[in-house]
Amino acid sequence: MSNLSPPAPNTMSNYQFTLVPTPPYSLDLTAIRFARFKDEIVDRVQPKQYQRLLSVGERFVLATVTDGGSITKPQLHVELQGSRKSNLEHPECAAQLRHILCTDLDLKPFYRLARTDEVLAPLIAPARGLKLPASPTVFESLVMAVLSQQVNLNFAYSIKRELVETFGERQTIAGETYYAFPRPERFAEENAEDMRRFRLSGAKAATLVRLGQAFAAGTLHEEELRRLPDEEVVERLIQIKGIGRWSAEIALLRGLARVDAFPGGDLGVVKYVAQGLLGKEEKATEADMRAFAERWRPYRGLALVYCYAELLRRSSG
DNA sequence: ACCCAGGCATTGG
DNA sequence: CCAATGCATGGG
Repeated sequence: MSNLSPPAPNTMSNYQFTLVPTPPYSLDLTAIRFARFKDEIVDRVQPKQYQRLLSVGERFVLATVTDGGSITKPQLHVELQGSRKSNLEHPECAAQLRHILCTDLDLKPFYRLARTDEVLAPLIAPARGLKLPASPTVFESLVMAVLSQQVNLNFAYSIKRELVETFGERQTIAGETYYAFPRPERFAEENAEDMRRFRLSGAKAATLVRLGQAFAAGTLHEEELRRLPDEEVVERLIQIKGIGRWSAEIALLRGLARVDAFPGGDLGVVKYVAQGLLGKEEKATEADMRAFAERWRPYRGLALVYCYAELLRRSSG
């Protein structure tokens, strides 16, 4: 970003504070998942920095988070920029960032479990301080799950970009354009047949509209879901046609940051984790993986995150 | 042409 | 309860 940009117009306000994550914590390791696909325009990741345009009520606030500490003494510097308004929204922004960046999770009990686990033990040292990054909303994680069903992820994320550019609010700050993830209401008012122009199957297009309607109408409610135990969240989400067990468990993991969420039928689990880390010859079955993962309770999801981090390290050097 | 890619709903044994 | 099938598109 250029520092020659004109000063922000006086309709903008600016607010700064510090977030102190529970150590150990690494912003780079935790946020890297957001940068896995090129042209990501919602979650912006650079070394030691994370940026996102947050939805706060009816407004939008650009959050810029910079890692100014170390893994053992983490300190996140946060700058908020947005339309002038009372400071009431700052606690809400801080809460969202703490959720997205998973600052408050205590990794110690997980590391204690991992020390005595043959598979996990070697994965911890190279990923020390990696936590569980999350979408701000269950809605967003469900949309991404639907886009990711049965297609390669580059394709899914290219559709995400088109949806965000079409339906997401945007804001230009210091000459740079930032996009918020679309609100449920935007999908709710769309015609499912029209949505197919985004290279979606009829079923997926209709599911996106249903998701928008469910959250817009309150059939599904973010705060309510947040209070429910894992299995009840899954039960609630699979009531939506087009959301199966896999998508619901992905939402638990990526939307609610539940550390025990375990998408046992995930291709990445039954194939890549099974073959790459567990030494299985063939593609395992979902039942195999669920049985195996019992030893990782109550951190089955976090264990998966460390598995994926390892596989990513191997494939990208 | 064919198969696979971080599934799901539907149908038929 | 398990197996087979169509769905949309893109890359190998």
